[in-house]
Amino acid sequence: MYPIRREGGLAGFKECPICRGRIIEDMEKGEALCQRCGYVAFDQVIDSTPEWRSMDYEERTKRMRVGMPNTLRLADRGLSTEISSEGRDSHGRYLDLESRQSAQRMKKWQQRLRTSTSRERSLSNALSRISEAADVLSLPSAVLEEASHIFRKSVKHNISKSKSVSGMAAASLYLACRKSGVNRSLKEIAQAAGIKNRDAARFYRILLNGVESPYIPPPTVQKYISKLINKEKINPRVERVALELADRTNESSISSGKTPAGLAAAYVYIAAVLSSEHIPQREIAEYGEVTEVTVRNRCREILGNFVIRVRLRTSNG
DNA sequence: ATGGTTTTTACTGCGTC
DNA sequence: GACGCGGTAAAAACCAT
Repeated sequence: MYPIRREGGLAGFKECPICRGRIIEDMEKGEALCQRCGYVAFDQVIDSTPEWRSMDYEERTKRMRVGMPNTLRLADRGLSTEISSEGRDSHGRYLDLESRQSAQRMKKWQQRLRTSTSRERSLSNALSRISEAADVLSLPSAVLEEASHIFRKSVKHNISKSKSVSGMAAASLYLACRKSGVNRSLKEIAQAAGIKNRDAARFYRILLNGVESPYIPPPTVQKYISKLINKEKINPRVERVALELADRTNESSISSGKTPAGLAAAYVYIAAVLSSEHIPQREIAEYGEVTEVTVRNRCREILGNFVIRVRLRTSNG
């Protein structure tokens, strides 16, 4: 995966070159990533220089490295040699029976040695749980790396001691999402990790208390709108209108204490009506994971907040 | 634990296709 | 009649104290 050169700005990408999934633009972070596989199309706003043009020493050594990139996801950071179970040698030729059995034995022992101490074993267990949950939610790999990093830190600071592994794994993943601005609810992550909502919240608190944590602002309504739009094939025009509505509304007067999800659902609903797309409240509520009642209530408040002028265009102007 | 706020559940009535 | 929409009351969930 190489960064793609910018051609026509953000509008240039619609479809993921890897999995043909939908590319979501994230203006705030200045990048665009694939909804399905997390493929980052580019992050040109932050650094417009393509990687392979940066010829300083560090970059050069980075590109000259051999083997897999160093990753925090694996307990040994992916630095060790893997013995494959394909039964072929380095030239792709099939091995004879004896060599194959020997390779199998080596692989087995490698596995045992790698996770020899209980500490390492539990670490690798936790990291694989994080990985599994991230997989279910199809989170970008950057988030997975961040979550692994957070979990390692929690182990280092002794706050994961005698705590549920899946609980701390879920908490790490959630914190990673918050930090990277990926809008996933604690509920979703708890579900993916197979633990109770309540427990996930508890472990997240424990994690926050233990690890140094700058204030992480909650996701904006705009993020919820994008999330909702991306759940189903909705005309992008509707998203634009919804975002504009959100921007133009005096939000502080109606949003305090309300779930952003409900507000976002209402914006999308109104936007759809204004764009004559007419998505039923029932569907909007479903995508936004709120109730129709909540959508209605938010709609009432938004519409009461300001006047929407609609100019009907006629054939004679 | 408690009290205030918000969301959900469940139900009803209205208009339209 | 099925569907979408709007509303209400009460239960449940949530949150700060």
